[in-house]
Formats: sequence, structure tokens, C-alpha cells
Amino acid sequence: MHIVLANVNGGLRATSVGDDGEPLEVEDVGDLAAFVAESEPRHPRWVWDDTSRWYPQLLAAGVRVDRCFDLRLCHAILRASSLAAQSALARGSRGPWDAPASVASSPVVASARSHSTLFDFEAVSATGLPTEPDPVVEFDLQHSAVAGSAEPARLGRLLAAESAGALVAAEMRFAGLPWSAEKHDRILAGMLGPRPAVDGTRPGKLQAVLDIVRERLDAPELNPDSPADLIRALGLAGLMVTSTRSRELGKLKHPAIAPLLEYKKLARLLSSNGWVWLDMWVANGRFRPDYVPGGAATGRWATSGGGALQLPRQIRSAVIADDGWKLVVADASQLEPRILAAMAADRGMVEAGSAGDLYAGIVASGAVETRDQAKVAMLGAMYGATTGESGRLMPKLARAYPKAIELVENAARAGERGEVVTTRLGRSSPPGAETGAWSETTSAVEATRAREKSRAWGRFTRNFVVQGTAAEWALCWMASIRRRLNELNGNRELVDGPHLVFFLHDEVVVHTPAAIAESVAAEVTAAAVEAGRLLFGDLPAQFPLTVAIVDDYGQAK
DNA sequence: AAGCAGCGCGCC
DNA sequence: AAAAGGCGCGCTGCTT
Repeated sequence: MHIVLANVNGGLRATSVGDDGEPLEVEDVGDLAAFVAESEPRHPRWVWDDTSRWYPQLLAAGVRVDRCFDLRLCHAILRASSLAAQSALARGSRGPWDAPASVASSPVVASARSHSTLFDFEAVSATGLPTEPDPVVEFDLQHSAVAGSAEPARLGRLLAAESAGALVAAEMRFAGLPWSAEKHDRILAGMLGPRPAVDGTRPGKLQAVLDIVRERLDAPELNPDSPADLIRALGLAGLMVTSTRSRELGKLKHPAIAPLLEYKKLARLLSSNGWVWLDMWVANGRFRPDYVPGGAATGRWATSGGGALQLPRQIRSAVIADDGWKLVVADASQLEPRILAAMAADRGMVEAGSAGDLYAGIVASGAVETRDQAKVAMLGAMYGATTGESGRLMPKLARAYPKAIELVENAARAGERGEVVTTRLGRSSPPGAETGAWSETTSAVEATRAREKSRAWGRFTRNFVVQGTAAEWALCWMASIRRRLNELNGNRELVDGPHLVFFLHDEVVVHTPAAIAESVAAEVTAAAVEAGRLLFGDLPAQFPLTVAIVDDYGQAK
């Protein structure tokens, strides 16, 4: 049973829809949280335009839901999916449901987020009629698109997983990542020196190392944060460089280089995760980033503000479990190559991963000689390396694992031709770049440029199928973890029991009462097995985890 | 003053 | 070590 929620004429309307898509009952709702709480025992799937607009206020009222259907996220998938290309939804023109993700509001204070919904049904056109589409109609369109698609089971699974991810994102923001501002400050002070009285002035250790750089380059006015200025100063010191990337600078032999690299490292920490960040993003012992489910074309999440997906290792030890609580940190080992092996049903590669270390298994099979070679060759296969050691190893890999390599090669060729590629569960890539019309007047330079453009798109589509399917695995994993943790939790408030607090593509962190940390670890492990089955059925593909039960995130790995 | 591209670098 | 996919964000230095 589904219940579609909508804002209509300043009020709330709930429409029950049967599993056959037939609307059953329409009622006006006074108090949203009360209505959801009393309906939840019937285990409906809540249907709404945008989870990030509806769910935070429910969480704030102490109400959780088990299942939802996020129409905006699902619309985006179905519009693009080649599996649903014949549906009315996919063939229709762009409309309000194609709006981008809602924009984040203020950091720190979750309640500052707007509670309005994506579509305001009070909005009226000049004719006096509502101008916005009805979510009941949209839900019906989506329902039909899935039912009439080439793979209803896969697409349905993808939409459920995507929607569950939206619930997780809202819950993680609501709960927050436990964060010790004191510990963070100690880390910063240890590396940079004490916090300056005035933001924007350099802390002591940073200034000291800059003084050395300026002296050794004989450039007392140097602004090290300006690439142009830095290139100029290095040139005057006899160091001819065209970029200021640390990798490049590290090759140079000059007494100013070591302190310069040290400066760059410290300055990076200060500007991206220094005291200003701490003040802006951490409050009451919690970091509350804005996750954007489906933010990347491949289905990976993005973040908007706070940079949660780029949390540097240097400061992860500021993530500290509450007293009497633990962090269960789990990451999927070698996820993307394993996904590729399973997608291609490449028995040899699946077998290579069955003993634990996939790369060691590839070496054992005789395909390449060292573990490093195995790793770099696999990365090259998934990213489309053509040169260097990675490019040279590709043929060996292709001989040993023809099915896996053929899958990514086909994805690359399809992209080069401007075709769409699709993940295991049915997320399709954006339309390809125009291949362009060729004629006698096309110059050699233009032709080369066009070829490079199409190859670059091929590298994107090559990676898309693997990264996108890995993202689907991760969504299924998280959805399963969430359900299992809810069962462990019973009817307590979300943050009174074990709950997800962090997600990073192939890694999760659960904040849990210490007494049940082992059970949580077992559920997280079982969820990974379940995710593998959801995507690949009975194929004996393994997705092993590294699980650690720790007091602070810095202790994991 | 605000917006934007390019660079560089953090994460996967 | 290098080479390749996906992101967000802070800084500089330009334009508007």
C-alpha cells in the first residue's frame, strides 16, 4: 500500500494507492507527523515529491518511516533509463519533475531548512487553476513506466534503493556525526600552531614555514597561495615549472621545496577543515553535512556544503563515539573490481576474488606478476588508461579475464559512438556528446579534437557502468543496514539506538551503544551479503568487508 | 560586490 | 612514479 502526500491549497492531502496503482481513498490531513505516526504501523510506502523536504520535519517530531518513494529521484532515473525508454514518462517533455535537487540551507541548524515542499500546490496560473503537477499522477506514470519496462524487477529495486538512500541521508543529517571540537582543535593546534586571534591571519607554524620558503626563494613578498606568483618566484630562483602541483614540485631539487610542500599541506588543512570550518559545521558535538543522494550522474551521492565526502584522514580522529557508545566502521574491499567481475559474470575474476584479496588472486592466476601490477591494471581497465604501465598491462588482463575486460571495452566503444550505457539495475548514462558532422572541410585539428572528445566520453561511460553499479550495491547495502538497525533498535528514538552516521561511497559508520556493537557489526556484514544477492542473485560473487569497532574514526584502517 | 573559470587537492 | 573515472570546495584573478 502506498500513501501519496501532497500540499494542496495550503493543506495536506493523503491519497492511498493500492499495489495495482488504483487510488483508494483521499483524505485531508491536519497534523502531518501525527498522521504519519498513526499510519506507519500499516507499513505503507510513503510517496512524496522530495524526501529532503518532508522527512526532516518528521524526524524532528520523533517520527520515522520504514519506506518511501522519492518521486523526484525516481523520475530522474526513469526518464534516463534505457530500460524504460518506451514509457510515457520517458517520452514526455521535460517538466517540473526534472528540477534539480533542492538547495541546502544553513549549515549546523537542521531545523532552519525550509519545510515547504518541492511543488507548491497553492501556486495558481492566470487561469486560476493549479499549475503544478499532481504527485498522484506522477506516481501513476512512474508505476506504469516500471511495469512496462524491460526489467521491472531491477528497476523497482533501484527505485526502492534510491529512495531508501534518501531516507538514510535525512536521518544521518538529523543524527549528525559525533564530533569532538576539542580534539579537532588539538589536532589543528598541533600541526598549525594555536588558533590565531583573527581569522584570516596565519597561525604560528604555518607562518614560520612560509618565512623559510620566502627566505630560501629570496621572495619576501611571495603569496604562496597564488599559483601565478609562485611560478614567478620559482622561475627567478632558477626553477622552471609550468604548474605548482605538489607532485610536480616534489621532483625539484632546491632547499625551498621541502618547506613549500609542507606549507601547501598545512595551508590546505587550514582552509578546508580549519577553525572556520569547525565553527560553521560542528555544533553541539555533531557534524551535520548535507548529503545529496543521486548527486553524481553515476548515482553516487554528492554533498552540498561541509565537504563530508572529502573528510581528510588527518582529522578523522575528531570523530569520537559518545561515552558508552562505539563506532562500527565498515568498508567494502576492492568494491569496484569485484562489481565488474560480477557484472560480467567473469568466473575467473570472481574466483580470483573469492579468497579475500582480489589482486593477490589475479597474481595467483598468473595474469600479472605483482600485486601492484594487478591493482594498476584493474584501475586502468576501469578508467580507460591507454599509456604508462597501466596501459601496457591491459592486454595481459584482457587475455586472463576476457569477459570482464570486454564489458568495459564495450561500454567505452558505446560511449564513443554517442550511445547510452546502463548499470546492473538500470541507471543509464546521460546522453552522449554530439559526434559531430564530418566533411572534407573538417580540419585535422578539429578531427583530432573531436576524436579526443569522443574518447573522453568513452572513458566516462566505461567507468559509469562500474561506478554506477557499485553505487547501487552501496545503496542496497545501506538500505539493508538501515532496516536491520531499526530492528535492533525497536521503537526507541532513532538516536537512542544504533544508527548510520556516515557514508562514503563504499564505507559506512554506525554509531551504536557499545553493548551491541558486535551485533551491529554482524548485521552490517550480513547486509553486504544481501546487497550482493539483490544485484547478482546466486552468482557466487563475494563482497567482503573490513569491519572495525572503535572509539574514534581515526582508529579504523 | 558578485559571479565565474582555472587551479590545486581532499575523498572514493 | 605515472594514468585514468566521479565529486566539492577554497583560493586567485578575471570579468561584469
